[in-house]
Amino acid sequence: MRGSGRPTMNDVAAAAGVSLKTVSRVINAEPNVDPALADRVREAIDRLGYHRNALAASLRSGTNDTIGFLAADLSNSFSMGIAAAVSAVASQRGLHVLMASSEEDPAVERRLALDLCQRRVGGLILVPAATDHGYLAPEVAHGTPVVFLDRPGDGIPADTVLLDNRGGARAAVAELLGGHERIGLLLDATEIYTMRERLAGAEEAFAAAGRALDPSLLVTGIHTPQDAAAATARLLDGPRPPTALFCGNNRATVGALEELTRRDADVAVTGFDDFELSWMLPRPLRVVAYDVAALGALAATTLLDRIAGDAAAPPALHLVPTTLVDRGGRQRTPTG
Amino acid sequence: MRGSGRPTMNDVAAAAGVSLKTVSRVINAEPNVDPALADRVREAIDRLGYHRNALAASLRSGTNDTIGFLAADLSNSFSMGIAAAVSAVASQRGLHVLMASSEEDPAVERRLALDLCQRRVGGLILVPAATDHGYLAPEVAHGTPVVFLDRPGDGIPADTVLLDNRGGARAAVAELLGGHERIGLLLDATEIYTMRERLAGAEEAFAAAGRALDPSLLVTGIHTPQDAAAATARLLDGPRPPTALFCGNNRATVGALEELTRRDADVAVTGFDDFELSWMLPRPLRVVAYDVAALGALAATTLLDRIAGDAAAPPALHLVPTTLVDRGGRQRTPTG
DNA sequence: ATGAAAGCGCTAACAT
DNA sequence: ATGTTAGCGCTTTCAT
Repeated sequence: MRGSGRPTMNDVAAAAGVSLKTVSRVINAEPNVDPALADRVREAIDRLGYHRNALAASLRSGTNDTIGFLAADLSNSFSMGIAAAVSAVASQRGLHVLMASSEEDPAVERRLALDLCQRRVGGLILVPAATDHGYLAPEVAHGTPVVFLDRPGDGIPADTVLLDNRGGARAAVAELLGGHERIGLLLDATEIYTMRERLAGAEEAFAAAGRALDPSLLVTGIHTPQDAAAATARLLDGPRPPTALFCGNNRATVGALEELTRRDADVAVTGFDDFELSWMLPRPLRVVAYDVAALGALAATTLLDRIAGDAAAPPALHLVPTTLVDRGGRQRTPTG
Repeated sequence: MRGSGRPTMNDVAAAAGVSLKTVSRVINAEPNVDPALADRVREAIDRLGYHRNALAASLRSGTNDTIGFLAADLSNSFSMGIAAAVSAVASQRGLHVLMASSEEDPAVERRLALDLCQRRVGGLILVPAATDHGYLAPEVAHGTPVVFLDRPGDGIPADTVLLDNRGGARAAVAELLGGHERIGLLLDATEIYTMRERLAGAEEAFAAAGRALDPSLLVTGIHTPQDAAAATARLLDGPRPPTALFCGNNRATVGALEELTRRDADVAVTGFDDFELSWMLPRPLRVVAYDVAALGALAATTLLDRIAGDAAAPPALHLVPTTLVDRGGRQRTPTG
């Protein structure tokens, strides 16, 4: 798109009969301007409908007041909660946010990330879709810090903000191990970092209890609630039907609950991720919950601190804690 | 934040031993460059870790490849679905999106909208928090088109994309009128545009059926599920307990369902807005559903068409249709 | 207190 | 096929 004939500072200066610099002083509220001149300038500004070109200003001054947020998939509620928090923190500090979504495609991530850098974002919050981020090395070297969010990145020094996936899963499974002999596990593909961590946490819980995870009760590659419902049915109809299920994400939890409710089966369920209206569900369940907004806000403040501070300081790893929360079973109000 | 010493085109030109313009030609893939020189340039680019400054380029060329999206409240799932759709459309056309949230505050909206215009967005999608948008008149006059989304704006010529609030409510209430004598209405504050429209639609349905809405069964100002639950309890305990409820938004629906389930009351429920997992709820309900992504995509394409097309053409009003969908009652899978 | 000149990094318009 | 010059709209620097 082409720019149109907007008035410039020069136009305002001509209209007010003052120099360019005087207009600049008025716009930027610099001291030492004759009030009479300032009024004339303001009148001209209003009359012409002038406002300054922030891009030109930042080109000349070298300042930069935008950050980039590149989600893996903006359309899920997790990314959205994060985006809202990032936007809130940025807005509070007078910064703007360029948002984009890689759609979980490493090539798209790369293109968009470099695009954002070309637009001179002061820093980048990235939910990795790619596994190698070496392509960002020149950017980081030239002073555009990156913060990895939710999943670790690789190939560049960068602060990282992660959920305590392992600890959350460990606590959840440990709790189930207290009352159950046979525990089924429903996870998405273990190629996914968070799933590997959650499985590792579950294994830690088994090990700590001196027990072994039954491989026949472990189902991976569950993408949709339908997958989870089918897997649940299969486990229940199998030779060693579980009396408890640990679900690796909210889609798995929803699908498992659906099948269990259909059968009216007495199986305890604990799922990673809370979800909207989980407290409204008819049957009780536990969820590994966490504060999505806090996660986004932490990523944003980490980035802004890095921008303001020492670029060379060693990267930090922040783990956001999880809590085990009772849901469903018709509670009065949402909590946690 | 200050810019750091990134290499410029000049640096690349010096390093490759060519002129500035040759570097520009290579970067922009213009024809008529000696392959040998081009290789030298590319080598220098890699060695220096150069990339072009897109802001400087667009300042000079007058092009502009970003649009602004100003939500009223980025943190709700409605805004988020819209944001994702806007981002997808923009990305597909090679544009970037600056996102911000007014937090339903007219003053914040004004500040952020003007901020975005100063950053020379090519256009603005706005979910109005303010009622008067005259402050944007100079921007629109100078060629920055605005699209109002979800709520109408005022004071400037601008395309508008709305839900068919009135038609959706009318259809929902007409359906309830077919089988019910006493219908309760649970709405948020009627200061809110969408609530006024939905109430008007309900009234139209009553009028079309030759019946009158019972004012004692109309509750407004319902903000939270708790408000809705309390209002439901009050109506059921009143002299004319309704046998059906029409809820003006998903918060009202959730609260009403909570109270009805607690009492195990046989009351039909239809609510405006679908919500996550509505299909999982134990008791049947109907919802006035719509395609959030379509709403966002329509706003984005409307804006882009306006940017590409005739700025002076009369503003268009787009109504996005709604559908009445059965939910709850333990269906197999999500539909609609 | 005010202004003139230079220049941020790039592209456009014109040479050669 | 390559280079030179000017200038986008602003801030900076240095005069006055």
